[in-house]
Amino acid sequence: MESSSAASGGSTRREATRQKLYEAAVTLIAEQGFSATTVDEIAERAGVAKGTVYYNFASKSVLFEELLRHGVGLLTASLRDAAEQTAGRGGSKVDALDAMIRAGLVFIDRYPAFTQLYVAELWRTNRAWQSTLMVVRQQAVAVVENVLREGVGNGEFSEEIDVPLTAAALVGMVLVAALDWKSFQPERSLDDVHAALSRLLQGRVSGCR
Amino acid sequence: MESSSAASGGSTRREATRQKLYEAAVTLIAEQGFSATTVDEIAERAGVAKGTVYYNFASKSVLFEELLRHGVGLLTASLRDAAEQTAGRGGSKVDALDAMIRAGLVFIDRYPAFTQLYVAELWRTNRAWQSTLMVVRQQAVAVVENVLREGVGNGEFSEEIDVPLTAAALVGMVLVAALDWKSFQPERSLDDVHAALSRLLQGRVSGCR
DNA sequence: GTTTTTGCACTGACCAGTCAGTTCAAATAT
DNA sequence: ATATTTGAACTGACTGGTCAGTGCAAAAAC
Repeated sequence: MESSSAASGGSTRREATRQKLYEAAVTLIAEQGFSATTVDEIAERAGVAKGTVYYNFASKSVLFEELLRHGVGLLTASLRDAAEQTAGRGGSKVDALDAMIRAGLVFIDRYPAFTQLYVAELWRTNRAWQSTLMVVRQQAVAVVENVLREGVGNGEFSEEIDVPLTAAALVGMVLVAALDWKSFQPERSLDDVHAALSRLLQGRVSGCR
Repeated sequence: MESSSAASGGSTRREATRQKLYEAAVTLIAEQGFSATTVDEIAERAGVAKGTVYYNFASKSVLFEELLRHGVGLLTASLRDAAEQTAGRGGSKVDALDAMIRAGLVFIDRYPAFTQLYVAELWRTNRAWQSTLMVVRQQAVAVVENVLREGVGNGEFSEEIDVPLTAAALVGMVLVAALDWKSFQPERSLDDVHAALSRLLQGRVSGCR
């Protein structure tokens, strides 16, 4: 029941409509915020009737919550992938972090609107989907935390580092740098941005060479 | 006639009311977002009548814009201060960056709601106050960029670093780490958080000791 | 023939912004 | 001293518009 549908995800008609609605909603909400975006707008942008929105989702905020889950699912999968691939190739943990930075950048490059929206909603309190966001945030940050912990375990990283805080800081570094990239110098290449962040991660900015 | 009022700037009745409105608006908007916050709520929280809001500000969004300018003014002043003080004491540029990280943390510690709101609105497009935000963002980031550029100039930092991007990444690191601190482990001390970020900045996490 | 979509009219809550009227402290007059 | 006036600051009921969500019959799609 429910999902089934093969890997790439969009075979039933219903699924296709939902996808269109996600895409319409994500851009509009990223631009204007949740409350300022109307259901009529979302329907129009998706090219469907308003009734269809309510046939597919119980309410505006349910649509939004499912959108969040959907997007963060993609992100965590791609981070985990990056971490595991370097592990498989016997790379160090710094390599794993570096690969995750790249994966993060690739994700943001492909889904800038989602990222925007995620950042904007993450630290809000008193909102209906607050708990959804909590769970979803923890999933993503946990992937980074795990790599850090493993690095501390095998002696690659100092034992003094504060794992949760450092993970948050790393995520923030990538997030903000990438959003700035997309907003203010979109012509730059991903490699370029990746190189700059890589340097910062490896302390080649200050301290040591 | 009218203002006169002593130097420090908060003695007229009007000024006091505006201040109350800022404080009410900043928390509500941080929690709920701009559009989800009603003028009635702001007035109620500030303990004034709705009409008073419109007596003091032309509209809801003008109130918000002035709030933004006000807050970012405080932040840049405190960052600049931090940078200049270490310069005065002949400290290195890493010291200056470190001092700015601390200043950032102190600011966020004191005005968490403002920070929340700032992050949430910064990358939105198509909003009335978009241009205000641009200006205001540039002011803050420029302070960091200057220190980086000076560091490159005097050979302390590698010439290969990308100044605007690194500045953005540093700001992001502090911003996200601090918001996480306030949201998820508020009991930790500022020194603690500062130490963790300092370590990351100086590359003592990976790479070299 | 069942599922999904459409189109559209409707409701009721909510909300930004307005405005006629009130308050009160300081200025001026007596 | 006491009465009167002035005007900036404030009030809160009201208005006009917007929008989430509903209901449903007819049309497509499968």
